[in-house]
Amino acid sequence: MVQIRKESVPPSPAPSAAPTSADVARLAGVSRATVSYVLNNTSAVRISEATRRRVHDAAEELGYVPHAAARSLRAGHSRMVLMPAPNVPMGPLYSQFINELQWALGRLDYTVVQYGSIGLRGDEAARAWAELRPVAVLVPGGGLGPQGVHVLKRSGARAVVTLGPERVDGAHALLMDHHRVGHSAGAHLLARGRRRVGVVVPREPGLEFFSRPRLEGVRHAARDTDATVAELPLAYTEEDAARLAARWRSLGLDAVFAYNDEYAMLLMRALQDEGIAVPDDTAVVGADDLTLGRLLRPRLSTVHIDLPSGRDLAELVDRVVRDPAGAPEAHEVFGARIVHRESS
Amino acid sequence: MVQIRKESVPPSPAPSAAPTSADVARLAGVSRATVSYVLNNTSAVRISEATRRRVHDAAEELGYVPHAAARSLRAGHSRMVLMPAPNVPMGPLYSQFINELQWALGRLDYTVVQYGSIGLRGDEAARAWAELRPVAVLVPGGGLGPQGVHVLKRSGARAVVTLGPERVDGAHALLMDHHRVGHSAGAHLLARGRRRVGVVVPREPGLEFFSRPRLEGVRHAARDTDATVAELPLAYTEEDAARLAARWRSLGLDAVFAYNDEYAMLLMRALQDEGIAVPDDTAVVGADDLTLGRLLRPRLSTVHIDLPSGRDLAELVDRVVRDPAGAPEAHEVFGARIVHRESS
DNA sequence: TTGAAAGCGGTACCAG
DNA sequence: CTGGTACCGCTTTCAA
Repeated sequence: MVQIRKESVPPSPAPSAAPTSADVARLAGVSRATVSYVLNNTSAVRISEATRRRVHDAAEELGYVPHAAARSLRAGHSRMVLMPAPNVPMGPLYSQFINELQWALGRLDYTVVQYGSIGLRGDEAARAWAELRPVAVLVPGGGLGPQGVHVLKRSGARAVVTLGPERVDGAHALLMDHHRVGHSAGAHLLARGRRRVGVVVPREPGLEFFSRPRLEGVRHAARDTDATVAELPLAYTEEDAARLAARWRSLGLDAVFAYNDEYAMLLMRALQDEGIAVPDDTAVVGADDLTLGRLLRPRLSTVHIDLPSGRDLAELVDRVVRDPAGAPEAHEVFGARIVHRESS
Repeated sequence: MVQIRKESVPPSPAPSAAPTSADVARLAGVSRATVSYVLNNTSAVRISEATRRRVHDAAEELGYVPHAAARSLRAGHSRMVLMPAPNVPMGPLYSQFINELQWALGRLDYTVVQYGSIGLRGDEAARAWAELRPVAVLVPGGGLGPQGVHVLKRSGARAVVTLGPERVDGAHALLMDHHRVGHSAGAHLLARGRRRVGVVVPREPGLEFFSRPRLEGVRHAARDTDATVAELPLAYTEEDAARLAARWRSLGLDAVFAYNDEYAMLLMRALQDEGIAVPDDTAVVGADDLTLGRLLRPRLSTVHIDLPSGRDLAELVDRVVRDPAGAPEAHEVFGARIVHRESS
């Protein structure tokens, strides 16, 4: 069968669609291959300086932008690192961490993409992520199961790293030990003689993966002592805090671990407005060591979490991508320690 | 030329690469076309129930996940809405807005992707985004020029929407009138009899697009009055705030607009520690109307910004995507109004 | 030094 | 109702 191929009879240039490398080739009077060589600085092939210029000029003139999908389809891989976008407002601590990480991965020539998967949960989300064929997936918080990890690996992800409270089969896990966060706070309060400890649990959905283990950590610290631990649901609104403060005396608590610094601030203010002295009547401890904790009076005691630096995490990702079998399922645990100020 | 085509002699299945639709077809004993029809529920074609099941089962068994790049390459378009990921920690106000927007766009069947472009600026970034061939691009903050808009449109973006202080040629602009934010604060302070107004300008890079117009807004409010306006660079650290507070009396200011509520809190605390009374000696006004402002004593006066709701913005994007010529360069301006509490 | 062509994984037209 | 196949834009041998 004789067939007229596009290479032999190029069609006339499309009116105003996105210019392709073929358009550049036509304008420069060379072949598509040459265009590719020039624009990618392919070292395995030598192109005359004159041709290079013609190609560059043509690309410039047309405003040529390569098509990432076509490129990675052909290449069989991409340099995309995918992270699910958090579906719950994360504090400044986390935001800054993400920025650092993006910067560090950018330096290693990866492209970081935060994918908004809202409404999908667990393995549904994993399938959606897999469609993009990322070279690595970085999942903060819980919610990804071994199934999901499998789907991602099968679809070409060379590194799947979770950053959360629990390890997941098949993934590299960076354990943020929220249990330990709670434990540090609990142990601190007990050591200072408190015996009836409240633990704030945010009512906002999506935070359970952090708040549950924090609560359990406090419970664990109180085990085998005469101390008691009470769970205190609290929404992040002034009204709910005021409601809780209003019945505070009836609760008979002498200390509270407030989930994090923001909830701690909210609750501490409500307690003070209710005439409850901090720390004399009730000790308050937060977590995350935000700047705002130092701005309160009394200054807020908090649990400082040693997050991995963005650079370190970027290097881990890179290492795993380059040699996925290298250190399978290595997991590091990041520390948490109490920072004692004035509120406890 | 006689040629053995892949269709006639399928190779044996790859060992453990990602399964393709061809693999599914082989296992189900049908053609790739049929697989495509079944998995996409193509209505223009009727497939027997038996075949459907075979295809679905095969896909399930292999853990088949379609390849987004291949699909959109063929289709010539995608449903990806791209937003640059902020390279500076944004407050909870913005985070929540993003979440709402993602949710709303998700409901309209778009895929939202936050692209981490750090180190690239202006039109460089636009080129990087264009490589992904998004159907729409949503750019908060300034930094995108008409050049960039052109590149994006040329590469197939049907909607380019900016959300920032100034309008950009060729893009739909949602103007957040930071000038007006500053103006509200300034007018309020002057109305309350203040005459020497300081304006905090964050030292942190990346915030100029917001802080500049806010400063100008205050200046504008003071024009044609006997009031003076002083620019106060401030880093978001306790130390820098303390330094500024230490020389406060020498500045002779009786009011300050602190850029936003977080900087306001930082500065107010430093002033109080220095023995400067708020609002008696110095009035303080923030912006963004964060919850934390109500938790301070005195309660923080602030400028409330009326952000568009995520649903509204999603609908705008959708409308423009469906009819790019519909309402070219429409731009809405979102309001800002003072919320007077106790600090001013 | 440059060009022709194969093919990455899907989709959709056209035949049968 | 199902199969064959051209093609989206790009990279990369292989030949000339």
